[in-house]
Amino acid sequence: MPARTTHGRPANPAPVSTPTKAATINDIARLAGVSKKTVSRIINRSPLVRQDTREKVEALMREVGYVPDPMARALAFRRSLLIGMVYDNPTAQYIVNLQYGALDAIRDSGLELVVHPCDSRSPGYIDGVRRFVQQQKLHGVMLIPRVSEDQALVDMLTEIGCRYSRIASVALDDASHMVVTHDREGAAEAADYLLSLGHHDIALVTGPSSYRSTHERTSGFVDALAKGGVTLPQARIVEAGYTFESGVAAAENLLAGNRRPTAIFCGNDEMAAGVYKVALRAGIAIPQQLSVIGFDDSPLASRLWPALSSVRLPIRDMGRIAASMLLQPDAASASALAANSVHPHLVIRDSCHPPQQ
Amino acid sequence: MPARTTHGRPANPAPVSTPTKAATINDIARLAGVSKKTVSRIINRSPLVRQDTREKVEALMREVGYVPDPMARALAFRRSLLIGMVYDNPTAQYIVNLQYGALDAIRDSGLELVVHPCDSRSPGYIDGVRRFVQQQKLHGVMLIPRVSEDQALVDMLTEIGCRYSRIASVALDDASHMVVTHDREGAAEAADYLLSLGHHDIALVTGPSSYRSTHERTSGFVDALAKGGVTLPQARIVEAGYTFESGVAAAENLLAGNRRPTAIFCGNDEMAAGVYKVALRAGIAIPQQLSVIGFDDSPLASRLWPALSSVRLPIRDMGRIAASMLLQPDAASASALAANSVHPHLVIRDSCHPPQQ
DNA sequence: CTGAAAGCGCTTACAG
DNA sequence: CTGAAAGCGCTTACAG
Repeated sequence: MPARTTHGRPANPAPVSTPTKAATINDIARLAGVSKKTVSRIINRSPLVRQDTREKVEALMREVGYVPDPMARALAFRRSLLIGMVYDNPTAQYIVNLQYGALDAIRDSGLELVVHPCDSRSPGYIDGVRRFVQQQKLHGVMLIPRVSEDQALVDMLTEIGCRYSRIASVALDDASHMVVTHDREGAAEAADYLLSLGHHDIALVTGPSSYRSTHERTSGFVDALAKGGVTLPQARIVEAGYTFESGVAAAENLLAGNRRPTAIFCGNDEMAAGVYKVALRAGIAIPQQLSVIGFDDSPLASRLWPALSSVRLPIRDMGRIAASMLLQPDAASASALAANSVHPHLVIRDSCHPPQQ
Repeated sequence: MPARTTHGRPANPAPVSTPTKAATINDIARLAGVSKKTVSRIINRSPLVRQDTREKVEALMREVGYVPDPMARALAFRRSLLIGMVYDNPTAQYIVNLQYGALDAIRDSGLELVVHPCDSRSPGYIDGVRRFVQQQKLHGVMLIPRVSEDQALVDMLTEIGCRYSRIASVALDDASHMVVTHDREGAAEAADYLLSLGHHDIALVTGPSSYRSTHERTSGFVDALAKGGVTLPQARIVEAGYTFESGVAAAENLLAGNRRPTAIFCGNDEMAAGVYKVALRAGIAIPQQLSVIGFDDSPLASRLWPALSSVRLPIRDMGRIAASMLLQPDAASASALAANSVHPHLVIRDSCHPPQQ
């Protein structure tokens, strides 16, 4: 009970959580009868400590409730114990789930998560990230689509020696930096499902062509359809912006004429909600007269009526993996490619039906 | 150009962003010909510096691109430059908007935002927050509903001397700690709107009674209705859980019998989406046969069809204010009550109609 | 396997 | 208004 002795407090029994000054590495070293360097070695899990010394000191640290000061460590390490999450404005649920996943990974590691949203269309955004990383001397950064697809950003991080992990629909980098989500597999599954229901006249509402995920989802869908013997004409592919409003516009286009498709696959759920709006407003029954599939399996999907079938990505897992790659300096090498892959799958609800005869 | 001289680099012109070692307070002091304490005073905006000294040093800092090291400051201050956001799992959009607001407030302040979701139902959660605050020596914490309503949590923070700000529907604390959202005003506005459309047989789906916001929204609605001459019978008030599923259950209850209400006000949009599902499934037309109003004005509101009228809270502003209260040590006192208030308002869309004759 | 010295880049008393 | 000394709580070389 060093803290109490220090304070010279009398018999008066201390409450459980005395707001007494926290123990330092010096207290532990003195009490354990070792040098502070030895304590430091134990904190940092160095193998160069005798087993019994280690156990004795660890027991003491537990007893005293000692936790090393992150600021002091950061100053001495010349690097903070902070992980940055850098992202450009995808949907809220996506961001929050990634945050949960990242926190799963760093729990009890002594690291904390600092959020850094940014606007990748603004000219100074890469400099903004650079300042963030350098001033905070970040331990590492997680890059979320779409910034994860920006090679200029990654080049900057490499130049300043900042470790990073990237979440993207396809491998853009060394396996040691990537969490690959294989979006094309999910899109293919959606295509196969529509084919199995008997659809032939199918349409596709894509995200913006500047997103890598758009390309993956589109080609995954088109290729799977082709394999099933259905060719998608250009007029059935409409580029939109991953937003609700752009989904409305795309649907107005696709559902206007006499010969409308019997099924529409959308690059995300937001746009699918836009398709719902146009269809319901026009009195087109989902799923009887029109089948719809989304991508993301956001909360929105199950809240729409009828509930939207959608391709789900394990977002929290993606966040956990991306953060954990920043913890282990090198572990991510041999088995990396497999371990850092994640796979989408179609969640079937009530928005698809065989086409009417 | 001290960095270049230090490196003794020859004529070779340095690129704009030489990855040379960053300047320290010692470099600035030496180059400016003052003591490091004077530089420190300038960093910390002390008035005890002569104007011309200040200007000279500031110009130099700008020229060299000097930024004080947050870790070193934190260690010397015995307090980090981190603000924690503590919350218990409300909706993703709410969290993300609060994060944006908080970042608006701390931009260029040298502070960073660290997220800390927690589970207020788990027994050790207060200890978890305590460890987070103490280990990181946080500059302050923002408390979001529902944890902001937990007096035991606030007592712990007071005990360990951690500054905090609370976002809540009603003043639970000194004005210097509060961002008050006045939820009852928004609920009253919803009631007045329904009355103005001619509704008499109205129902209410509330959140869990353990939430303060539930009480505020409920009594705000009920009181405004009473003022308009409409008394809400107990059978027309159904307690649910702020979730989609609980909204479905509440709506099944309310819409089952012959004499169903002509309008339903829901404590949040999630539950309103549940009401939509039940009504649409049962062939009850919204808004012709049933008017619905939500609360939160989440993205979901405009994505439903017909678009849901909902009470909007300026969430990003709330985040900004809550964070800025942690910056100014004392400023929040006199004019505090007014400045730290925020007011909801009803966003009218397509989900309400006069009742059928 | 262990330790004494110096240092990370700031700020807090304490003097002037 | 300004400064020299000591210290925040750790880690990195460097020795043994």
